[in-house]
Amino acid sequence: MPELPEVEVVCRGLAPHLCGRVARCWWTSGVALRRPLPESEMARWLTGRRFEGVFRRAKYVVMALDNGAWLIVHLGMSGRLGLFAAQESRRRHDHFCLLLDNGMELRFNDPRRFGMIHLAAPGTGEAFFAASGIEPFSRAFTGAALAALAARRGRPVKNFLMDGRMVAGIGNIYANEILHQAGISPLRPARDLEAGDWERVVRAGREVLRRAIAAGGSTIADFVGSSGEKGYFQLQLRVYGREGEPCACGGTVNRCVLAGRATYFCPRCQK
DNA sequence: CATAGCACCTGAGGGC
DNA sequence: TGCCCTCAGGTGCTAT
Repeated sequence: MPELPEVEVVCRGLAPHLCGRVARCWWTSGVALRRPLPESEMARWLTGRRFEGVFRRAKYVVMALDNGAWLIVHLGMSGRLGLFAAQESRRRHDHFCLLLDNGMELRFNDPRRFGMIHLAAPGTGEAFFAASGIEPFSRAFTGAALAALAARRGRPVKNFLMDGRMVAGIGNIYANEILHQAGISPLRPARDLEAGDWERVVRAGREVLRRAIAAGGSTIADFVGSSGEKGYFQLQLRVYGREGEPCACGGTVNRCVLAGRATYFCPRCQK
């Protein structure tokens, strides 16, 4: 479910309420997520520590503690992270609830259980992201950098953009939207794009992601921010989910499958 | 090494 | 109403 904009929205919603709070005890459903809950690391580095910052890295929510440890959460396809009054009853699919010093609980809810929770010991948080790709809002996200990464890769440019080891945070919705905005066919082999194409990918990438964040993310089925609020960027999607509908250029949105994922594009304005 | 395929889960929605 | 099928915003493992 959540790509870069949705995770960013969750982080921004969480930050003002979580920063300054102290972590007390936690509860877990006992049901396995993608990976087992790092209980011993949490007992050692989380209990009694104060949250100092919340930020996004790739598609992860990172919550930094005052001892330098990071509580790192991936929302998978269906994960939600939010703050609730501790006395409010827990809901179906709540898997991790962390009591805070103000009577609130940080709760992770995830029906499909593709999400995961990691606890990086002090000083090891950066290493956790060592293999992560270029952040779209970093200065390293340039046409030249993308061209260099794509040099020997013949797979479709859409698959390239969605590979987290190449570029961080771009998933299926935004890969489709970015390539449409850039006027580039998702089917083109990554290595065949020219310098100008990559420049357009960079510009379109930042633009689309920035607008999606501003709109609160995309709520196609069930995404909600940290306070349960929906996003509205789905109303601005130009191709995703619009098979057969007219493109602004006068063409028609086509659908195909790439790497097992639904791919939408306009053959008229995406070359 | 690069990449395609599949597995991991639940829930929603459509067709019958 | 219910059954069965397909599909969904991600990622990581396995096999070519």
